[in-house]
Amino acid sequence: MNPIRVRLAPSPTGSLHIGTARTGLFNYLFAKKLGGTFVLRIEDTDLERSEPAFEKDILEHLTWLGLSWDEGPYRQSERLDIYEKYLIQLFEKGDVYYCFCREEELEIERQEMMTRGVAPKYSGRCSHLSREQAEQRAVQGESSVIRFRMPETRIAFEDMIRGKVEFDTSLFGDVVIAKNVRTPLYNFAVVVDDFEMKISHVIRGEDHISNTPKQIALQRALGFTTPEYAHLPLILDKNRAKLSKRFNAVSILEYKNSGYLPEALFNFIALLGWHPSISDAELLTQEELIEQFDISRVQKAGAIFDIEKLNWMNAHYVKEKTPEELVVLLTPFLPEEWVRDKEKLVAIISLEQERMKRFSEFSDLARFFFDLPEYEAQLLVWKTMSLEMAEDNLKIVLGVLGAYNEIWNTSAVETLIMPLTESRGRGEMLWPLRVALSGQSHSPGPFEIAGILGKEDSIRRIELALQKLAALLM
RNA sequence: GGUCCCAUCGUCUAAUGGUUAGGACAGCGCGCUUUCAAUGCGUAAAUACGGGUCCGAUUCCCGUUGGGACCA
Repeated sequence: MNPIRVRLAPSPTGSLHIGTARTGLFNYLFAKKLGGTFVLRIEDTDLERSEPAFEKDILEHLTWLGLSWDEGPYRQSERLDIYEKYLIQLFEKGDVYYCFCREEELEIERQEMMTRGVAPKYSGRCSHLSREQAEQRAVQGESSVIRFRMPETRIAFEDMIRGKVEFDTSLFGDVVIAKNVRTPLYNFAVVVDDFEMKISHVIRGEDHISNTPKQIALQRALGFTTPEYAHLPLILDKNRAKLSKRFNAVSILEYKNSGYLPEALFNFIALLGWHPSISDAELLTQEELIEQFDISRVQKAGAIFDIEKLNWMNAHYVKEKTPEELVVLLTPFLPEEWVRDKEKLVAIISLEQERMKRFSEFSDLARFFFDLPEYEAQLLVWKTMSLEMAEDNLKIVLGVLGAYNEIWNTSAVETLIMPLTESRGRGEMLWPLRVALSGQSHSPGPFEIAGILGKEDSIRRIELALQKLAALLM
């Protein structure tokens, strides 16, 4: 049996797309599960749109996600001799020819065929030109492309996910496979590369399914073997359309920048269109996913990308981190001055850890520790209690805390305050204190906040609250 | 317009001829609780439609409808 070799073949025309990442993920799981080799190939023959910066981005984010490749990256732009060699072969066999038809003429034909209700395809007008004649015109600089004589037949293949898929290739017409001998186009370059790289299984997005019969026809003309195919369902947006840049976050970079963890993205994307057979568990490590992966269980229908579920999953992985790990991960998201007092930051993180779904939310959650927000005095009042009572309770708290001179921490504050709640009521005591310390209607508990703020800052905030109340009571 | 693909709760999915159609996210309710969060418990929610085949269809076949992709 041939060794298992799969590949991911992104074009460096943008930051790593979530769909590309998922295709990569399934290739990766497939290879790891079966002991195969995962090849990375950069399809950069489109010089107009390809940029080295995007290639760098793609490599970087594949690595960030944990999708390590075993071979490559190969670059199509560095393999032009190889394509040329096979193209010449095709010329010699008479399977390709130069076409000099102009874009405008082709467009008119297309329109005409469509109004007739026929599948638009090339008429084959240039296919009868003699090779010598055509080559001469091409050499003289007349603009041309290279077309492949598509056999008129039916081509079927067995898709690992969908089963038998069949196309009538006579509907395709003679497709353009290269702009010239040094500029191969997608379908041709892929066929050559997959063969040269001994790819055994082509796992790619469903959007390529109609390219497959064209590629098989090309493989036959070149005497290549045909690999196994699996066409993955697409990732859809809320409107069930292919995820588009205009309305959605589509690059892994954007998810990274909003503070998603790679393990959460990995887990989430793996389950988008696939489900293990052995249990309903959904929180799975990379090792478990590899262990349980089975490509024949991949869903046929497209899957909507549900950010809410990703949020839940990310929150789970955030909770699993230690505060020390989170300091490192959060640092890029924080103002510089917050990072100075690491001990304080660790304490804040361990408090806010369970409240954040993404790292980008953390600074809003934690800001009040550094800057007390503006708030209305009325916020200090719990439910129906009176202003006076809120004032009284805060004065008592202030007295107790002010007189305390031992070691200041969360449990010390709790020990001091909790007894007071028995006679004066929990809500009545704790709500005003918590608001005084946080300046917010929602926050962690008052003891935890006071523990982190320290005595001096806590006292100052309580005094400020009392001033607000006094102003209101006057 | 042509070709191809697809169709289970709002969403991701399980169940490949026999289940009260299961789980998860989101929603809602309750508990814990000063608030938020976390957490526990509970609740609502689906086999697109119509024909077959079969003792029996979510499951197999055909059609309809709907969605999507590709070619331009």
